[in-house]
Amino acid sequence: MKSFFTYEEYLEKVKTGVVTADGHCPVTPLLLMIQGKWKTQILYEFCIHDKMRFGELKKDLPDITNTMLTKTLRELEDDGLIIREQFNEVPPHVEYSFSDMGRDLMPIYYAIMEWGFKHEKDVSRD
Amino acid sequence: MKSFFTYEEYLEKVKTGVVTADGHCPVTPLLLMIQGKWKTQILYEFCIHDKMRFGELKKDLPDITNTMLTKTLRELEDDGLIIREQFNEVPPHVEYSFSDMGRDLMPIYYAIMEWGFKHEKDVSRD
DNA sequence: TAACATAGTATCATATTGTGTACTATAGGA
DNA sequence: TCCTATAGTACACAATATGATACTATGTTA
Repeated sequence: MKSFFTYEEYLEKVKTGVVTADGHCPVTPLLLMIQGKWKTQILYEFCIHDKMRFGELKKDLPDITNTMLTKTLRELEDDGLIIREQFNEVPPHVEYSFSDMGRDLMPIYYAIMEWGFKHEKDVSRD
Repeated sequence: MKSFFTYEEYLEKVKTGVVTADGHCPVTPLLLMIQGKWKTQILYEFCIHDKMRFGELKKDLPDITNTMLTKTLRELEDDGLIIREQFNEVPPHVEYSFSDMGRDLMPIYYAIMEWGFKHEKDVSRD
C-alpha cells in the first residue's frame, strides 16, 4: 500500500493549518463508520471470510438480533464498506462482502492486531 | 514497529482455532476503548501535542462539556492509554499525556489516515 | 473581603442505541 | 394445505451515552 503522505508530512500539514482537526479530518469519518456495538465484529467477519450470508453472520455472532444485524449491515452498505448481492433463486438468498474501500480496512485491522498482541498482557478489557 | 505475527499467520491461527473471534480477540478490546463521541478526538490531541491540560483540551474541543471531558479522560486513564499528572502548585494544575501503550496507537492512527486520504473522495460522512 | 485561575462535581434532562417478541414474503416439496 | 428455507420488518421498551446548568475547592493577589 502506497501512502500519499508520510506521518511527518501529515503533522506538518496539521501544524500549518492545511489539515485541521475540526475541518477535513482524515481520521474521524472512518471512526464514525465503525462505531457501534456490532460494526467491528461484522467487519472482522469479512476479514476472515470472502462472502457471508445473513444466516452465516448470525451463526458467527450468536448474540446479535435480527434487528441489529439488519441495521448494521445497512449502515455498512450505505457507508460503502460492504456490498449486498441478492440472488433471486429458490430459496432466494443474499451475499455480503467487502467493497474495495472495505477491503482497504485490513491494514488498519492489522495495525490494531499488532497493538493487541503487543499489549495483550496490559489490557484489562476483554 | 516489529510485529509478533504476520497477518497470514494470524489468519492461520484463527482458522486453526488458536485465536478465536469470540475468545481472545486482538481487535475488540482496543475498539471498545476508543468507542465514544470524544475518545478519538482527544487521543488525536495527544498525537499532536505532548502534554495537554484540561483547559487546553477544552479550548481545542470547544463543544465538549466539562462532564464529558472529565468522563472521557477518566476512561482513557483507567484503560491505561493516558497518564494524569497532578501538580500541587499555585494555581494547581494537571497534565495529561500518552502512556507508552497510548503512544503505540500512533501507527493505527497513521493507517487510518492513509485510508482517509485514499478514500477522501468516496466518503459521504464528515 | 472578594475576585481569579486552576480543575473539576452534582444533578437532572434528553438523545441515541440496542433488545425482545412477533410478524412478513416467496416458492418448492411432502 | 402446510412446512421448509431464505432474509428480513415492525413496534414498543430498556439501557446507555451525552448535554445543560449550576455548583465546589484551593491559595494568592487586589
